[in-house]
This record gives sequence, C-alpha cells and structure tokens, in this order.
Amino acid sequence: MPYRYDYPRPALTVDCVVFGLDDKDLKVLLIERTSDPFAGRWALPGGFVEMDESLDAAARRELREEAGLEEVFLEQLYTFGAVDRDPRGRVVTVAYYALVNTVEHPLRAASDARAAAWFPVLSPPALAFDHAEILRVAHQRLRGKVSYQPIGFELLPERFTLSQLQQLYETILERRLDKRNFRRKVLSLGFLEETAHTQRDVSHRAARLYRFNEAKYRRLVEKGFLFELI
Amino acid sequence: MPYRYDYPRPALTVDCVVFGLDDKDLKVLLIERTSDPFAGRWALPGGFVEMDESLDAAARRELREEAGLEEVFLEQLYTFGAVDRDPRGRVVTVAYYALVNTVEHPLRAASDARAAAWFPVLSPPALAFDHAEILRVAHQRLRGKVSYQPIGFELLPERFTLSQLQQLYETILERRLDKRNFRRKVLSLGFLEETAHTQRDVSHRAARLYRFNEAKYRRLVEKGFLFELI
DNA sequence: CCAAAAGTGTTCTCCATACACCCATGC
DNA sequence: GCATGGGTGTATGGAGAACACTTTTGG
Repeated sequence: MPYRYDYPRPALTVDCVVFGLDDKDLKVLLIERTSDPFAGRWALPGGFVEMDESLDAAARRELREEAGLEEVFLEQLYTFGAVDRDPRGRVVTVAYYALVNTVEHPLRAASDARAAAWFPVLSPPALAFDHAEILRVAHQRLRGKVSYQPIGFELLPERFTLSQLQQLYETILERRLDKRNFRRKVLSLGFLEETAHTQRDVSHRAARLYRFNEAKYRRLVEKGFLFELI
Repeated sequence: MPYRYDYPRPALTVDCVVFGLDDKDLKVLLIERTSDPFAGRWALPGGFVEMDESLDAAARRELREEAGLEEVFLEQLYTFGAVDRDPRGRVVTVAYYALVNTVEHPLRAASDARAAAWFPVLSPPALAFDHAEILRVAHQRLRGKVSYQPIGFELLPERFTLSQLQQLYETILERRLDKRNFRRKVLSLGFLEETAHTQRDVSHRAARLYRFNEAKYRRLVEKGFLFELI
C-alpha cells in the first residue's frame, strides 16, 4: 500500500454507549449538546482521538471527562464510517459500549457543566448524528452477548441477590424467566459464591447476597468450559 | 465535543482478512509487500480510506484492486488503534474479514503486479505490522460465528455435498463430527435444498448436491427461529 | 396476622450423542 | 471384485421447561 501522509484524512472520534440499570429499567447515558450542529439535542458521550492515545484510552478518557466514570466494563462495539454521518465533514467514529452499576458509579457532572442524564434505552429522546443507530447496535450486542458471557454482573453492585440478577436478565432479554429454573441454572455454572450477608431494610424475608467470582470463572473458561445462560 | 478540523489526525486504513477453503485447509489471502517498512514480508490486503467512500466501500475496493475479488461476503471485524502499530506514525485500521469460495472466485494478480497467495491459517508466514494479531482475532471470530450463523456456505461453491459442508465445519472448528448426526441436524434446520444434480467424476458413489436457500433462511429468522449448528 | 418476596423438587419432553452396516460407482 | 466414500436408524442420557407451595420477615 502506498503511504500518503499528505493526503486528506477523515477525523476520528470515539463514542460510548453507557448502559446502566435503574430499578428495573435499562438506561443509557446521554449528554446534552450545547453547540451546533444538533445544539440542544442529546448525544452519546464521545470525542476526538488524540495522536498519542489508543482507541480504548480515548474512550476511557471521554467517560472520565464527560461523566466522571472510571474503571467500568468497556468493549469496542463497531466502527461507523458513512460518508455523510456528520454534517460538518468526514468523521469516522469507533463506538464502544460500557456497563456500569449506577449505585457504585454515580454520575459526576461534566467538567464543562454540560448536562448528563440517564434515559430509557427503549424510548430515548431524539439523538444527534447517527447515534440512534449506534445505540440500536449496542443494545442488540448487549442482548446477544449477555447469554453467553458473564457481563451482566457489571450492571449490578458487587453483592446482589439472585432475584436482582434474574430481573436484570428479564430486562435485557425482554422476557420473563422461571425463578426455579433460573436459580438452578445460574448456580450450577459454578462461578457465583454465596456471601455471609443478606439484604437489609426490606419488609419481607431478606435474600442471600451473592458475588461473581471472576477467578473461578476464568478457571472454568481455561478448562474449556463454555457457559450458556438462558 | 469541540470540533477541531485543524488538529492532527491519525491516518485511517482498512485491512481485510480473506478466508478461503482449499481442499481441506483453511487459507488466508496475503499480499507481499514491496517497500519498507516490512519490505518482502507478507501482509493483509488493505489500504487508505478515501474521503468520499464508506469503510465498507474502502474494504471492497481494496479486495478488488489487490486480488480481483468482487461480491464476496464481507463483515467488519474490529478496529485496531494501538499508538505504535505502524512504525511510520499513527495509523488506525478498521479490519474486515471476508469469506470466498476459491472455485468461483479465483485470484487475479494485483494491478501493480505484487504477489498475492493463499497461506494456511494455522501456520502463516511472518506478517507485517500487527497483522498476525488481526488474523488471530479474525480466525477466532470465524470459529465463534460459524456455529450460529450460516456463513460457512460462503466458503463453498453454490452447490455442495453434505460431506463437503461437514469437512468445512470440521476444519473451522478443528474437531471431528459424527456424519449421521451432522446430516440430520443440518437438514432439519430447513434452509438447505436438494438440487437435481450429483457429483461428477468421482470414483465412488456420487453424492447429492445441495444449495443454501437464503430466502428460506431469512423467513425462518423472521419467525424468530434461532439456529445453532453443532 | 397479613403482605411480600425468598426459597425449594419433580416430572416430562426433546435433543445431542454414540454407534455400524449396506449401497452405488469407477477402475 | 475391490476400494472409496455415500447414505441411513435407534437407543440412551441429560438438560430445559413447566409447574405450586411453604418460609421468613417487617409492619
């Protein structure tokens, strides 16, 4: 391939679809745009890739700068490069999706005071650019991936009840699951561990709290164990 | 996000991992580099994204220009953006993978007479840049995807025997499959159709030829049918 | 004592797996 | 007639799905 430092280059950005769980709804984090194009509309957090940072680093930096989020689950989603996706010129964006548990990672206002807020994934406001399409692809990926990789735990606090976990799957997969079958299945996988704790301050029998044991999971994967949950 | 047309931008390329089936081996298409860096080494076909073409279009153009391949199965794989992946400067590449059946899509020499050739995926030569890593990720994606999406057919001629199909799966998954179970399963899925033809010029009983019926497959998918093969 | 969610077993059906022999064809 | 792959059926075990009641706790 010829090498052409003098040729025009597309601009390169990253955009992040941040999923969070709020009560029983799956939410996405959006930032309000303050300037044109699409001033006043909501958009995915994101921005330009610097010359000396990797794509992953750029995505993490944007999450930190725009929402105060650090050390969250983050994975590359897809790269969107339609010629006309930005009215100002050629901009290619590498989209990521992130999973955060909203309890242990509360939002911090963006440094430049732009609004950041959670919106229902199933009924988001009108979005800037092609961000509705990016959100759609991210949601589809999450639904597809949650059944065969233990990423759902990223949306929950460190300790959670089996009912919380079941509700999470019911929300993401958009269907009801059988309580007994769900518990038997998820416990049989062997990477959840009971903690000594139970729920507090609930006006009914307190449920046992469980924890995802990443080390156990890794060991199972290394042994060739492929799990499928639901 | 601020908009900065005057800031330095990474260069943007596409690279294609082209898989083909040759006898019973899975092969990858490589191009010999003629200039530095990595002159003389083999590399994935690829090149710069033009300002007025989408990423998919750039990948298809490179396949056409560098190998004479048209109308093949092509899907985006992952975007590689490590800061030091190209010794000449910052270059981000959007990797694609393609599946071609080498019978109906013979290679054509690249327009600029650079060598193009097929190499075993399991024992490729030393590759330029981070292309070994890209190949690894593509191979992993192919292995993972072939069991739950009917993409394997792209590697076969339009009409194929069930034994050819089984060999393909055995090659990609790197394990032996039971003939009776494989045939029962794949036929039960309902998107293969018998043709009136059989094999020719074989010194044993001629096998029936089948064809993948994409329309049938689409109808099944729309009905919510999720297939899993093996 | 009442409301609310936690927790728990069994049955049935279906699908994946394991397995071996006869058939058609070319040479 | 022999070598080569083509083509076929059955039995078994395990996992997913359906299904309802008792227990614990707070108010």
